[in-house]
Amino acid sequence: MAENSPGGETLLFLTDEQLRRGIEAMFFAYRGFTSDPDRILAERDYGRAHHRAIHFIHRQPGLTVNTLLSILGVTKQSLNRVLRRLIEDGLVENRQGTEDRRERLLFLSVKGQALEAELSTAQRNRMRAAFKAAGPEAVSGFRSVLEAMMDPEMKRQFHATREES
Amino acid sequence: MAENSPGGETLLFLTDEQLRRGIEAMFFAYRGFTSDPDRILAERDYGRAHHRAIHFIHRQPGLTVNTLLSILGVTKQSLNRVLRRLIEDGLVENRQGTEDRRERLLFLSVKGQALEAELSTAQRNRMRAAFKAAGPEAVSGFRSVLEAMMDPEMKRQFHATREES
DNA sequence: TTGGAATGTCAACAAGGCTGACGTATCTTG
DNA sequence: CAAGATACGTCAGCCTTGTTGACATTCCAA
Repeated sequence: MAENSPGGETLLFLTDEQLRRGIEAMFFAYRGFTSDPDRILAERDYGRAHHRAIHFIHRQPGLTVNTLLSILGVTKQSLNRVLRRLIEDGLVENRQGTEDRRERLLFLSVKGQALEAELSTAQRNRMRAAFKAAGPEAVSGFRSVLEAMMDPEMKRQFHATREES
Repeated sequence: MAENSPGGETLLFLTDEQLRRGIEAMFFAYRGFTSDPDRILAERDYGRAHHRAIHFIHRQPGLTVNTLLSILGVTKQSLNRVLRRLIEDGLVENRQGTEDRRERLLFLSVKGQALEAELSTAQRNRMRAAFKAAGPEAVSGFRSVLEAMMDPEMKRQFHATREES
């Protein structure tokens, strides 16, 4: 069969139908991806917004509100509502910056770390199962495609993790 | 190097850090995945909910409200609000079922097809670019992992497309 | 000292989820 | 045929999480 089209050897994969399958795969997989944390969060009357905040505070303890804002891509009013609740509930701590004392540096409390661990364990378990089922080469491909799908700004966020803080 | 751990040759990839990277890749990539349609939808004051309905009506013309409900995983009240608007705006048509006249069969109008084409073209363009950048093997891996990440019920939906109707 | 940056907060609004309740048309079954 | 089940629509009310706009405070830096 014609493996190739004029122009490259990879074009066979790019029929509209193949692309539609990819689109739907993203849709259905994302549902699975969020379902375990969603259940845990619902028990405590939290939502995905709380999860996202907790996740990125865990990833980069001591980040500022502004940094978190730009990672999450929401308005400060929206984030503030979520953050206020997490602080009230004692999951997140709020220390004044030492260099710039206008900044509030965000940390997870022990209690916050416990919830983070519970959430990420559930999510990692699913990810681990998927990775195992698909195999190491698939995992590499999975990451390449996802990264290529990000906006440049998101790609920057994706790579700027430990080393930037 | 130790490619393998006792038990299998794929365990090297499954450190918590690798899994966390996978989780964040999903998060950031999904943002990219939805951003182009979101822009188009915003111009017309529609949201993602409208997009999802349009997408699946396009995929399976003549599906019933109940079928769409179970694909989307929302309540009928929630879907109805979205669907009512699409019907009012003349994007979706509503025909009484012939076998079972209680059922309402959903179709895209010409106008609806036009919006669907615009949305899916934008989304396919991004998907195509990501697929091209990552290469055919990566695409295959991408799909394997995503499929393994779905809930069984979602996997069923993912596979039941043309042949079931 | 003054402008701008970082943050918090109030108000108001919208989309899009949810539950519960109810009505109607239609099919199915005893 | 009567009764119950099913498919659908709709009203009402609630919640989360996003948005804009406005304004105050604190603090850094020129």
